Amino acid sequence: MTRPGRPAGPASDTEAVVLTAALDLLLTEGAAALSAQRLHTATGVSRSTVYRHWPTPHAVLAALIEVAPRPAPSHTGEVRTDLHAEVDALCDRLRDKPVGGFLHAIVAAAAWDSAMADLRRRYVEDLLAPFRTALAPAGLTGAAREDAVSAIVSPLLLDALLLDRPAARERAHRTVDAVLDTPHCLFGAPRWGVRPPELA
Amino acid sequence: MTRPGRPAGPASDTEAVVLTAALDLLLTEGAAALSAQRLHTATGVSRSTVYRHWPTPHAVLAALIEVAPRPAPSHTGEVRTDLHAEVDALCDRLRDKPVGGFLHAIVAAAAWDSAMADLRRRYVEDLLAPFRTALAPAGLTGAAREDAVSAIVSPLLLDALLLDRPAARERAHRTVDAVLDTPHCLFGAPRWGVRPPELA
DNA sequence: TGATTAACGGTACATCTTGTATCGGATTTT
DNA sequence: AAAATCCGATACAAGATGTACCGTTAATCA
Repeated sequence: MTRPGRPAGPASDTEAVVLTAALDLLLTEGAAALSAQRLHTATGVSRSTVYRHWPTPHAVLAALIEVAPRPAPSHTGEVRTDLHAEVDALCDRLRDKPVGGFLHAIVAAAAWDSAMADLRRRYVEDLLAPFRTALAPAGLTGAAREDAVSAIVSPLLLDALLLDRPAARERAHRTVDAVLDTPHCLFGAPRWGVRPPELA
Repeated sequence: MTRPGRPAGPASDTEAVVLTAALDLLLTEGAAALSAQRLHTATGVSRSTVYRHWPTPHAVLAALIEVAPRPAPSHTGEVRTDLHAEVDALCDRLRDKPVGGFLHAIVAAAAWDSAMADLRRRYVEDLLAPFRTALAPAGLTGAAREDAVSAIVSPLLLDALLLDRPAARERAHRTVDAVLDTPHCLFGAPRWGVRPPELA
């Protein structure tokens, strides 16, 4: 059921024009550059139009994340191979792809804005999900699996987000192996004073 | 060697007045509220005066962090005890103290501001330092010690900063024990396909 | 074909913020 | 008493924000 008017077509690509400019602004000048005024001067699209589409800079950021392509994990089913591949993929994305810029912007925007906080939660979940699914065949469930994901991923995020250095690939690969070879070291082990079981 | 004029004394407490209001604003409304205008309306201190002290909102944030008390780690020398105490202290600080607000604000401000990036680096280093010193008697050095610190701390920061949930104490305590009891599981182990040495 | 409807551009306006400059008063040290 | 310093107040230019209104254009439907 279509209604009359001027729907989005090849002649009305203003949304795409503005969003591509917005992505460029976000990655070069930060989320503070996503104002209607800034987008207007950057694209030539009328300020009124920008306001109609996205009343606030946060709405622009949300639209950017909405539109952003999500890489489809191509898992082989072999746990170790898939996890190492995911580590490499995440390190790459954290370095040069928009992911790093998105993360900074979302963290900043979500700190005191509940709607953006929801967006952040979903975005981070999308980052963690491939690791969860890759870990599924390993027999880890529930909290143990969450801990494994966190152990692998969180040091990478700490590097990228707080220490501003390239994510430490090698360490993450070692963590993957530790999780798979000796899960008792980190997960489900008794508190302390008890030695882990001998390896076969 | 003092010079004439009106030095900072008990009669000129405007700096303290503004900074305490700024801390309140930061924790309730975020770093965006640290503008001269906002501090003026919040405290009654003249806008000119605010500008004279801190020309930019980032300068206010830097002053807040500068003034913030740094908890002195009271280490016993017993590695396990000290690390568990540090984990508890960090979890507490991440939850209700200004640390969480500071972290969010610094991450946001540092994303596209090199001066704030330096400040962030120092702030994060201050967060990690107690763990490094606590680990010193354990014989871990260099990269292995850095990895250990990261393994313990980064999941907590991920919880607080990206997942917006209370830091997982229990998991961090287990990680501490794993680092101390079976360091070969995570650090210094060969890549993969090689089983860690049997435990005595 | 002709009316309807949606999207866009342009303008205008009131309000707020930013950054800077300047002046005078108050207080303390020299 | 004089000099130095801090503070408050005001003014000003420039820009941003948010909203409202109107005219134009183009696609759709009767």
